[in-house]
Amino acid sequence: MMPQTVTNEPLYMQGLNLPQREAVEALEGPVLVLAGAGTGKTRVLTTRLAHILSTGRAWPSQILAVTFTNKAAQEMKTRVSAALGGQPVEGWWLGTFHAICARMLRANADLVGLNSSFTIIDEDDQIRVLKQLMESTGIDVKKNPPKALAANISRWKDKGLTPEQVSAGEAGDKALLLYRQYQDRLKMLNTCDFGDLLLHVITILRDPKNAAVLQQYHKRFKYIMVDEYQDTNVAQYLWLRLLAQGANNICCVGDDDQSIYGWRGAEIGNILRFSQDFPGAKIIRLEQNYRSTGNILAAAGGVIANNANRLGKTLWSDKGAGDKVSIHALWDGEAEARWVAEKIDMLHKGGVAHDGIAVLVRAGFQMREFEDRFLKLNIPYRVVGGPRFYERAEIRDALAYLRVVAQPSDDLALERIINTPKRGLGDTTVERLYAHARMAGIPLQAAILQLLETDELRGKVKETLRGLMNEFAGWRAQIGVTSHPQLANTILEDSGYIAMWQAEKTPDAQGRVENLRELVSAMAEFESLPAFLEHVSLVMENAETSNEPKVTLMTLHGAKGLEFDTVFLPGWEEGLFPSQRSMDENGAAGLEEERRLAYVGITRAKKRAFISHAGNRRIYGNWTSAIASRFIEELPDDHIEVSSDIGLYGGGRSVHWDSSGVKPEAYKPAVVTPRKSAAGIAVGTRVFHEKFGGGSVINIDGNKLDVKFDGLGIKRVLDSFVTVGS
DNA sequence: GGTGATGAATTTTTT
DNA sequence: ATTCATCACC
Repeated sequence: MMPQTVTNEPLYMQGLNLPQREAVEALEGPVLVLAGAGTGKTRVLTTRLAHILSTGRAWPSQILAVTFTNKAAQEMKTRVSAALGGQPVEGWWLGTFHAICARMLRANADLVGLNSSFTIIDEDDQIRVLKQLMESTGIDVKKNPPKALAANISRWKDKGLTPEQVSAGEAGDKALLLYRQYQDRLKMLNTCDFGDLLLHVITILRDPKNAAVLQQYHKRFKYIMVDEYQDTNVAQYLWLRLLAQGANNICCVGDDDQSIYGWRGAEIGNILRFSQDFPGAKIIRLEQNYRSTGNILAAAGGVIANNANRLGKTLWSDKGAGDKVSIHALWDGEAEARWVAEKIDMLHKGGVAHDGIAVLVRAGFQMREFEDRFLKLNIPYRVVGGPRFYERAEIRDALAYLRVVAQPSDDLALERIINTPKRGLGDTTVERLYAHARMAGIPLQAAILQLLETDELRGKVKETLRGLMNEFAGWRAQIGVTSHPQLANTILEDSGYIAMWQAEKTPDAQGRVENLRELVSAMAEFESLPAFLEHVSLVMENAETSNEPKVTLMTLHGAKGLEFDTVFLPGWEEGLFPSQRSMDENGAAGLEEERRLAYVGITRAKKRAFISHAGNRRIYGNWTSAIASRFIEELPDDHIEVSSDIGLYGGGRSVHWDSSGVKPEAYKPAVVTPRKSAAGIAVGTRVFHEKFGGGSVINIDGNKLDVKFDGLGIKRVLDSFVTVGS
């Protein structure tokens, strides 16, 4: 091939295919880029941004570019900066929905009754606040878990609904009342949860009284770009619509077939409705896949074609047909793990690197069997997911100490550490302090100071509290004097917090102390304590510490956006995948989301995909049998290869036997025990519960049943734990 | 206020 | 099976 010199074309445009180029150059008016898996979505997005800038159409500060994850935002920053020759991206409006909203809210906090120094609380604190409110309203926290209410409130916020806008019919009176109280309480604490970041900004922007604020953003943003549009929720959609009323140059990139966060409030309808929402929208499809071979794409395409709710596109690749997708049936979960591990070993011996391999599961509990097996065979692996650095208890505690010092009105932080390490300040004392604080309408720390002046507290408690408050004051006095990492170190040492873990004999205590050291050293990168605290509330990322190539073990959800040469997809069984619960709770829509998850899973593979299913599996301690997932039947015959170790039928598929396979008659066919859904149970139904025996249903609350068990009285159980009949 | 026992629940989780 | 929370008891 002759080297081609392209004239008059910037470097960043080279190598783009036609639709990609079209997406980069379509700058005026609304644009929806339907970017299938592996079609160069990020490349288009970053190139488009670079194009706008380098053609002088806008300044960096006039472009709003939103992503969902910090990782995506970071990647975009790096790539745009590189495309522009290393230009710094500081101060750009490029970030996650939440980070950008936080920035907008800081500038306008007073319009929703907050101070611009508001703090951002995580789910942990959120639940603590709710629990307190529920208890003080006299609600039984055992029957109504605060976590469920927190989820409800989050869903409302996802929909852009303030307490005033939630229709009374939809919510129980109590839930709505608590929502209102919760919002009031947060304002009193000068704090926001994640949902509020968006909700408050929407509230501000859609109030005609604040027309000037909205106008100012309209004037500012000439171009708006959105990544992963299929995952936006209603609040994010409303926010975008408000902002896009200005220049109307909005470009959303996404893939309706990869919308897998519906249960978290994502509205696939947003992307399906795009051309109605933004009249005159141009729709560009990216269908050339640069990742996978033909058989893999065809298999994924065959599955996703069963979804009714989609815009539709057909991926193709010029990488050749490649290997067929392998389907393998196994006797049980353990055999499946063994099979996967052996296969990995074989591939590895054949020259496949461990870090090119991933095992993608539907649910976390599936991971253990694989871990056990990998450990036994010495296959290096890493688990992605699990508790993140800033979610670990010791890190949260340490942060609470910092918050107590930096933000004296942060009651939640104080409550978290007031008795950690143990200093004899128990629930009773905290209750008393709270009672006083509430009565006086002041923060906890202020309340304590007042109480110390009175005789209301017992001698010992009083002295402990006085000592603690003096310590706080001492640390506070050092702000600005000592460097903040140094101060953090002092706090953790002097409070006895580090000592508490050092005294602990459990095996993970040492690791916790190390985490604390790591936290302190991470602080050095930030210019001040508040800057650091803002960072941790919004950017809860994990420190990646890998060098050796490892097999990746994670959930299908975690795998979105990633790719691997070889992908194992175990556990394709009815009930597990598609998940029974998904289907019970969301019916056909739930099933379609599961199917998209299957699509995401298959399309992660560049060269090889191995799908497997087990006939029997131990779930929560007892054995359950299942048939092959319907998704397996949906795979197109021409692109798959079926094999089996056992006498199970792959959902009606013909099975040929491995040479290692044992004779069919040695095995009994899998027994299918269907699980009952809430739909099949009505008040009065006779049901049977493994533990409680027979009884009749007297009340239904969602998927929870109140059952009067014979001779045992009334108990509340989940519908999935009973079978109809006695 | 700290300890061990008992019982119930158990998907996915970008911020 | 395992975890997590609550409860009864020290």
